[in-house]
Amino acid sequence: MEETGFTPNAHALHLRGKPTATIGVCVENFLTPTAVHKLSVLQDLLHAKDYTALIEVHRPGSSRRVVQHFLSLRVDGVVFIGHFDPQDLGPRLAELSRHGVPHVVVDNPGLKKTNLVTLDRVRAMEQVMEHLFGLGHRRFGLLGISGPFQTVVDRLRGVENALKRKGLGIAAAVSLDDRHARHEHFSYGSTLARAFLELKRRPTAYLAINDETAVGALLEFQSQGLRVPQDVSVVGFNNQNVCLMTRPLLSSVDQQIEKTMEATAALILNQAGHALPATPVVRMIEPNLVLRGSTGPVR
Amino acid sequence: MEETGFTPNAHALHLRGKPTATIGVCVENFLTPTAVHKLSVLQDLLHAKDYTALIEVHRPGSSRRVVQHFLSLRVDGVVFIGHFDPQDLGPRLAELSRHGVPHVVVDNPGLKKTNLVTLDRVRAMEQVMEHLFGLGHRRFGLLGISGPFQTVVDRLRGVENALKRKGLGIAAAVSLDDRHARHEHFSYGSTLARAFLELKRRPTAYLAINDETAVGALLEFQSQGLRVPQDVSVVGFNNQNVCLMTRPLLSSVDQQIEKTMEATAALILNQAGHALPATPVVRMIEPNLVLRGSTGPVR
DNA sequence: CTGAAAGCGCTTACAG
DNA sequence: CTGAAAGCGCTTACAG
Repeated sequence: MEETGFTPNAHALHLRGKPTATIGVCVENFLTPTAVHKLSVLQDLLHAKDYTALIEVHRPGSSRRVVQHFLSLRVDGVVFIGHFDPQDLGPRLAELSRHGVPHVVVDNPGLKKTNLVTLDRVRAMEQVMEHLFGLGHRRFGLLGISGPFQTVVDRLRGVENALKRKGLGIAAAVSLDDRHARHEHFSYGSTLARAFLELKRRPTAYLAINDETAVGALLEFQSQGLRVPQDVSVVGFNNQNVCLMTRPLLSSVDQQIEKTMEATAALILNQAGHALPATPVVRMIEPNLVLRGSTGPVR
Repeated sequence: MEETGFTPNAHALHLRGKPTATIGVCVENFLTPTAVHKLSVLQDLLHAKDYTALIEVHRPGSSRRVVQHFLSLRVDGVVFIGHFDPQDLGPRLAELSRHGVPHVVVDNPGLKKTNLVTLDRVRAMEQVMEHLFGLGHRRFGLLGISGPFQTVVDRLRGVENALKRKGLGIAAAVSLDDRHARHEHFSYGSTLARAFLELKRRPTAYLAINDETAVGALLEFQSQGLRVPQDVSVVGFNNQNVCLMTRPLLSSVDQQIEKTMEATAALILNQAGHALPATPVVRMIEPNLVLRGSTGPVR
């Protein structure tokens, strides 16, 4: 067999009745480092169970075709990773349900009646705010935390929850996002930092949409003569490598990608080959605030 | 059809004789930003021609299984992206040839008798050196450009070629790599920069293995009071987003990933469904040196 | 012009 | 215990 180089035809095997042992993975258009990390961890976990990941990058309007493709290949389950338009995703999930194909949505919170694994972003921001409250901060700058995504809505809610509990209004968290165009994260962070420097009553602590934006702001603050964390505190989000590129190192929220994808893999493989469950499973992942040197007591 | 939600079984179609319209893509273990970029562009190009990319991340020792999987799924071609051990890759390519499956190796130069698309790294370093010569530099520091990969060998050859042409010996390019352990790119760059600062006759221009290393070195130089580019020049490699994170912005070599993957897609789709060509195709991609502010005339 | 059969590559269950 | 047949889901070529 080895000698003759014979390789069985997987399509014939499947036609005969063997499951394809394939999980379709649809990942959002914009391949962010976090999305790539999730993808990579998931593929590892699926491989360990002798499953194949069929990866499709989602492009606007392509979701129907992607799901059709998954169905035509008779995948045993489908995982969606990242931001999707709910208007677009809903019908796709319904289609998968109709075909009895289990599916899990990762980090696209706010969906109903669907298996969901997602970072608890409300909790993440509450953690950050509580940490900053402990350092005496009472006035906050939000860097790029705005937009239509549910993930952003959740994060703003976390900020608001924390402020309320402390007896502060939402006005204590200032955003200048709407005044500036968002091109590339890093320079957007710099731009926003410059804008904040022009305010009379400037926030003492800054929370960024992601690490790149935080780094851009931090370096801009420093190049304008402010010291971090003595004069301003900065916190990123995602805990990427770029956090190690500044002095002081950037504190950031870790998404716990390994835990997220372990829950995802367990969920989809558990449901593969069985009837769809009546009540979908929702797993919230606890974030992990990684403190480095970029936050300190308010002066 | 639409109404009943019928979806043809792709396996049955293929068994019937229809090509799978699938290209297996094997990407190196370590998912670098450049590898991800290549992957993403390639998938786009294949999709545009109604092909599917079956992506497998290569793990040490898994290449046999990956290729078996591709063969069992009767892919129409295979693309390898990134660093692979030639001892490991050789037998795999032979196996694909035996099965008549076309294959292309991307950015793993030095292989014989195989379709190859690769950045001309010799040329890339010659370009950088010529630029630095023009600014008056005669003494160079190499940051992390060492190791067993053919890509690195090529880059060192480019440096050497340029030095020779200028009548200089290889001693004009100093490397301190062997004295320091390589953990994470960014801090490795910082460490090397500090080591160079202790030298009596310090190089005036630095060439890094990649952008992260260059950024680490540049920020370290600056925090030690040196001005960039007045006191030292720094050049990165890959032209990633991180180049925009320093002041001055980092000059870097662009790999021309779009061109590379266009050539790759054209090559593999051209050979799909035909007999393997007697003489393999080799396409060298011309690099593009992107000048920003991090290089300047020697003092 | 319509409809049943052959066959793609396999394995399992059955007949000899 | 060995070997031929049935059947998975399709399409194409052929018979009625």
